[in-house]
Amino acid sequence: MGVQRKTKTGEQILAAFGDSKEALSAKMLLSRIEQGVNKTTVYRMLDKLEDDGVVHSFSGDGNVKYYARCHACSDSMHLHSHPHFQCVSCDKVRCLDFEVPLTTPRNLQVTESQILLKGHCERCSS
Amino acid sequence: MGVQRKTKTGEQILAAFGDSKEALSAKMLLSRIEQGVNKTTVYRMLDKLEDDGVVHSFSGDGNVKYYARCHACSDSMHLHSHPHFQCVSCDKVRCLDFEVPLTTPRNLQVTESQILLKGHCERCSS
DNA sequence: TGATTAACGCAACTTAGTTGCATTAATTTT
DNA sequence: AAAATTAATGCAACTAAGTTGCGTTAATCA
Repeated sequence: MGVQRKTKTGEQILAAFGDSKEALSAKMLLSRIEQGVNKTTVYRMLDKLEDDGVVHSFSGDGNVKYYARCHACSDSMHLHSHPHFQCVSCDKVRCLDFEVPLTTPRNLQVTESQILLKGHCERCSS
Repeated sequence: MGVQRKTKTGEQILAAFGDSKEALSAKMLLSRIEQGVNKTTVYRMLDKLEDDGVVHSFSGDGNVKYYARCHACSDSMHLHSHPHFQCVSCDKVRCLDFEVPLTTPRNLQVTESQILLKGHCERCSS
């Protein structure tokens, strides 16, 4: 089940994302939230927000889960989905705002896709 | 540095992969290897094999790292790379043998890409 | 205002992966 | 073939991400 009550934690998490395309790990979120919120609470809230389709998640480098606000995610169809970019230098992760057309094999029922690009972002490219 | 000596562990790991496109986690590998090999040894050998370009790795569901034999991976250019498929029902993971043409933004220096598709495999599709 | 229960905090736990160090064994040297 | 070198190993202890159980707090509803 998703979020059912308006709480401080929920507001603070959404505030941390703002309306940027940046993706954040639970750890990053915890450090950005001013008032001490327990990590369990953050994890649980993120689960609920994901259930509600407010955020989406994917696995980044080092097997860490990243979350980002959904902007144009259609809940039903995640196949034609946007890629994510992780800078191997500054470690920032963000959503890229174009879609990758994926042709999937007929014998497979694909319901979800994750595309992660790694490299150097504009700032970290020498 | 990569593998420098011919050892039992190395042989057993490569034997576990065979020449299939299946991807295996360290845990799966450990359970497939007959003679007890320490998990540390397996992790270290996988690192070396990856250094050598013999296997490649990616992050699967549940933030678990999966490894698969490289067949047609060109070491220099991983941009046009093959997707991986993970069945959410039987949890098997494998390499798909087609390439996804990725157009990457000019302002980013992309050096690596990971594409993970999730869904039901041919066996698990009802 | 009181009752209900979603959301929370805490502590303890699980699991993937890593590190340090002493030991073993593959390879090279003599 | 024996000795020397050092890559590879095993073990124990550790780190870090994420989870679970349970008692408490606080948002919402009657």
